[in-house]
Amino acid sequence: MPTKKKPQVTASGKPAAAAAQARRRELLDTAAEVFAEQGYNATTVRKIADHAGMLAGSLYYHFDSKESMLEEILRSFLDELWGGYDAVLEAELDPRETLEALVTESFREIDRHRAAVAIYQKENRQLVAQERFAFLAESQLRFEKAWLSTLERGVAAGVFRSDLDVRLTYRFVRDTVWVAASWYRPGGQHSPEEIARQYLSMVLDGIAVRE
Amino acid sequence: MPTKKKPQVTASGKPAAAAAQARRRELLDTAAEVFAEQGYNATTVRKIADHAGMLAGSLYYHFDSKESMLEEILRSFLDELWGGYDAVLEAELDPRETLEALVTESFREIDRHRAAVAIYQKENRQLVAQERFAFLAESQLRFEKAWLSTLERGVAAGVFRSDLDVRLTYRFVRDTVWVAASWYRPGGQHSPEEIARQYLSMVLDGIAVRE
DNA sequence: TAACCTACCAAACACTTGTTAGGGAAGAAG
DNA sequence: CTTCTTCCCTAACAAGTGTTTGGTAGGTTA
Repeated sequence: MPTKKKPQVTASGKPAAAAAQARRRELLDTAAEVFAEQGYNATTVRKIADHAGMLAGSLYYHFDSKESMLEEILRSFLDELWGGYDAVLEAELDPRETLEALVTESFREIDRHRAAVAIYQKENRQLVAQERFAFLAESQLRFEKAWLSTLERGVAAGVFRSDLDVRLTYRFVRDTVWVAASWYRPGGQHSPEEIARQYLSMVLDGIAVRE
Repeated sequence: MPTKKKPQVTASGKPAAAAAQARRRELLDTAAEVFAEQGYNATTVRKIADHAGMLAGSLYYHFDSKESMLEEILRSFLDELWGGYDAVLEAELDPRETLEALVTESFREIDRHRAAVAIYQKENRQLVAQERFAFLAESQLRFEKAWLSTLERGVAAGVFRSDLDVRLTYRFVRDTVWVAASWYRPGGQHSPEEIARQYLSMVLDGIAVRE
């Protein structure tokens, strides 16, 4: 077994380690862009290296493998996502406010981690089967629990319709939110909050004119 | 240039050619399943051959290349899809009925071509860039036109809300419908028509209870 | 100055990929 | 029976894959 290649902290202080960490993040960001655009399997380490202005082998100074890059990209995305979600859930808002907050938070995450979300959407299916990416299944379960319970609370409280299949509704809502990562571009004409507002208006009140 | 490998019609009649065509369709169906499950790039011709009970090289008796298999899968799907769509559009229903018919037809197509739809969803982005798959871009354009004009007609007629961004609404509706291919399984507890009904109910009237 | 560390390059490795060429078994056609 | 056609197998090819090894310019430390 080779020893860890992680840069050590120099005896004189932390700046060296911080710079190394920043470089890692920089490389992961470019890797995420290429993964999102071309797909994980279709992306070669040589392409990543090209985009980063270096040679393929040099990436292995910073990372153990192509797969570990993917893992780190998804892990750091999910970490931040759950930071936002947990804050919403712990606020114990009423069902409708919770739904609105979750949707808004989701679009904010898409804004911040567009590439990671796109990768997650595309590769999730095949990755969860691998032991290494078991954390994806975990996250998926917590995710489902959070959304389903919110919808069910709403139905019980009489603020959401009771004649709709909750599970079906959950799937539609979930998909519509996350699939936005495939067309959303930061800096476009709609802010994440504006997209969330319009989306919520459609899902909550429908697109038909009331008579 | 190699000559076409397509089985010729024997002198005695058409049954031989029909059988060959049936075999092609059979192989394309298994290929589509594997493509949908593992992704096109991650699928090797050896895996396809495995699922078909033959060796990799043998596939090349029936098809020119891996890519031509993908093309034929997508082409035959889109052909049937547009058969259904055109019938709806030519019926010249009012906006709301058109929307309902398009959605229902879409879920029926997902029921019939689940694998092809999943492949389309995943690979469309990367494929349209290739000249060979230019027909995907064409289809995409017609698709957008059909949906957008329906929504706009509805807004003009006063049956759809005018305060929503039509383009944004189109994207939400489009994505939610097609992404269903990733979780839909034929023979489940919901028929395509039932899924369409619930989906339309949500999109048209919203999930919030009216006061 | 000497020793060391960081971040990269150059070149190769074993392996997998899509694809091809030649052959052969089994049935149909004559 | 002979000949042809259909459909698959065996075996290999060249290109591309992720990864490893050894080296080295340039800055930092002592």
